[in-house]
Amino acid sequence: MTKQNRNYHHGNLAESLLNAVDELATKFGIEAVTLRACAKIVGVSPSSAFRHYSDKRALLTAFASRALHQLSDSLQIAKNAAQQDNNDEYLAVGLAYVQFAIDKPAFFRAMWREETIYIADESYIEAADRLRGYMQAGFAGTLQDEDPLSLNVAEVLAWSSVHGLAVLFIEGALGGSKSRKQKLQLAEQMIESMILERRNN
Amino acid sequence: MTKQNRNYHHGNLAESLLNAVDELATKFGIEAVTLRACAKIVGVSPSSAFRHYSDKRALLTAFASRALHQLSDSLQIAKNAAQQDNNDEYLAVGLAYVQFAIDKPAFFRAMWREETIYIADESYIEAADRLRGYMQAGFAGTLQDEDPLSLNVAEVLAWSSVHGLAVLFIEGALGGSKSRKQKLQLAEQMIESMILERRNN
DNA sequence: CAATCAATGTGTACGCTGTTCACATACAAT
DNA sequence: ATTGTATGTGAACAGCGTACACATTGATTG
Repeated sequence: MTKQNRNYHHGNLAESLLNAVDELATKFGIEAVTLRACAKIVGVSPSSAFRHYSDKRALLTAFASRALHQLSDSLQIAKNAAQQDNNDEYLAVGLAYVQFAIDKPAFFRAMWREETIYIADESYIEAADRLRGYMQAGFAGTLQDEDPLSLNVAEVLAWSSVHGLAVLFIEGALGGSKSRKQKLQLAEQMIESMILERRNN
Repeated sequence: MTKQNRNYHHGNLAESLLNAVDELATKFGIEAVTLRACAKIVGVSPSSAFRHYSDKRALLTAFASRALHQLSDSLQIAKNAAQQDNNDEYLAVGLAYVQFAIDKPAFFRAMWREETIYIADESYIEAADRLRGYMQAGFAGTLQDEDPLSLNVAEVLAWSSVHGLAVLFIEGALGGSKSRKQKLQLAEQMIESMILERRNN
């Protein structure tokens, strides 16, 4: 946005590169993201990226953190809406999770790739912890946890099932012939069958 | 194995290349698999790979199919053992699923990657269908399906949760501090909580 | 205001990658 | 023996991530 055309010294390269990753990932998928292509989009030489990221991997890590926060934001919004409308929070959060994966598969893939990012990176861990929080916050009020960020069995089942469904959808293992709407309906049914269990037990 | 040292004409290049992928993926992860490195392992020129696979992507697709069959084999074995010992079949199959992912993460990652393989490939589809079959076969006897290969809600929940847990484990999102044993225990608890639900409803 | 310094971007170069294509070799069929 | 087809080779290409010496700038200091 605030583009400073002073030839040298871009002024906001670090974030602009992330935007470039965003653009390429959205258009062509995460695998197609290239340092040189990002630099070209930003209008800067390829080597300049190394002033802000030690590695391509570091750039992808930063992008993963950003994507994690975007997902967390979506979950937060869904949760708030559910509270206002007096709907089940976990259904809302779980659905938002699957929806994010379906609508932004490249982003979703970018978040979890032990082999291509630095999972020990501080801000990545922070972003992942925030998401973890939301995935159990959906259960807030029904389950109390001794240690926040340590998930109990019901929470593990909740997160795993929603995450697994998202992955199976976007990698084509499940629902290949289904429309977006049908996929979300299936997700809803699956989540509701879990909520039912929670109420019955 | 049956190595024919006639300099030219390797005799079994297609499969030998798959073995090379296997070796590299096991040692260094799927992302480190390189056509040239595979060729070097097999002792053949890089370009010869193209006589058997149109693409690197085609090679990875073949490898993914192979990995799917390996997983299916593991599930089959676990299921048979459970039948003999009169244990719950789904627990056994689900546990074997997670165990495979933990023990062979690179293989597990290789199976499901829409962006790097040809998911429309015939033998890949066949291998994926076989796996799909096993993931619902665990429920055989408790649930009857009209259309084989079309999963009902309970089956979707079953597969999704097990798959999701496997992914969250190997990508470091869950159980980062847990040992292999502890992870499998958590998997067992999660699966059992589902089985409980199935019995109660 | 001038001089200095750290931060940031450039250009060139390196080895590695996937892929192509003319060519070489071997096996199978005639 | 000859021919044809399948299979492996070698050289070449563009594109990749990355390193490094260098250029340019904005901020800091005297």
